[in-house]
Amino acid sequence: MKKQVNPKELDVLLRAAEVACAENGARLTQRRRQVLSELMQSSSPLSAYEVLDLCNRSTTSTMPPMSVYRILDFLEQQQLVHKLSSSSKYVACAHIACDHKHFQKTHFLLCDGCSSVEEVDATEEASEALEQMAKTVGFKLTTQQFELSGICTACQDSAGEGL
Amino acid sequence: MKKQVNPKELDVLLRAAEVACAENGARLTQRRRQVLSELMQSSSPLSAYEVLDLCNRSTTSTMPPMSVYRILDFLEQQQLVHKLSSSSKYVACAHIACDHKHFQKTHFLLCDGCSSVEEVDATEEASEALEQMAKTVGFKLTTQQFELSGICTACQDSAGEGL
DNA sequence: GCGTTAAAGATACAATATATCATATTACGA
DNA sequence: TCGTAATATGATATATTGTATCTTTAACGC
Repeated sequence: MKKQVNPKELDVLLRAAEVACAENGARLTQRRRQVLSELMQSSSPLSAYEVLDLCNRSTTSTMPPMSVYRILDFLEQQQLVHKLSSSSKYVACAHIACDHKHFQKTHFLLCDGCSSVEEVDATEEASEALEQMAKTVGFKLTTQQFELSGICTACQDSAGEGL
Repeated sequence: MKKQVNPKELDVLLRAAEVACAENGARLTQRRRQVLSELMQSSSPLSAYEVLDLCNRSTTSTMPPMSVYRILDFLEQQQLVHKLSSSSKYVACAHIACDHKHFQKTHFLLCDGCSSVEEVDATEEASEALEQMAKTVGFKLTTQQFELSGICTACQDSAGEGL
């Protein structure tokens, strides 16, 4: 579903993304901008083919699947987009317009109800506890990204409404 | 790769699986047994099609992909097999022959080096910390399974060898 | 044995992802 | 500004993963 993002805000986000790319010596081309824009306007993660359809619907030209995958990879490298490996879907980074850096581990909370996603930094406690747990079997953690399912506030509330 | 599982031990595991099925009013048929057996003998998670190939190589008859998926679903329901959603691969449960129950949340530690997997119960601290973290954005966690990457002891050691 | 149910086979196809070669666009120095 | 190298995209084919559906076979309860 489409998220309510006003055009002005969207523009701010896209400009910020452009700057971020420039800082890495990369370019946010029209196609990349288009892909990113679709993800920014979605209230839930999208599969590569969903992105493809949206792009092909919004312009006359048609893009092949390969291009979408390439562009998604690029956007992921630029940390403008994250790939959720549990569902093979993509979300726009929640921190494009702020000065947030991906220093800490990132957790994605996926709502079972409405498919929305919250991107949160790992707390010190969580990082610590997970590392300790891994240590008990000799593992040294490398994951930078965790995906957890749950029920978001809105869905918890609306579940109660029926009563 | 094949894990070193001696035939006797494998048999014990399969018998235990059979009993577990029976307790749920289900049957561990030949096919199901075959699929489970391949997973038990693998040192790393296998994709459905990898399981399929192994099964079709080890007998004269050939099984269609559909059957493997059905059987993997069945084995998952019986908690004899776990599906790793981050890689769409399957592993035999580490607790088939012991009286372990899946009460706590389960963490799978995936080694980046050798692809081996460790299945461990969540510590109280980790569960607590993750739930707290989710709570800060209003999420109520439902995930029962977590997948973390890292480097296992063996691979940490062998990385040092080259020096 | 006979009908009911559960399991497996067969076939087709949908969804996800990559390999590779060709073309277009951009950046940039001569 | 022109040529060239690097980057980005297009086009095509194909690999991989997963499902839908219908048929056949096997097991079980009576």
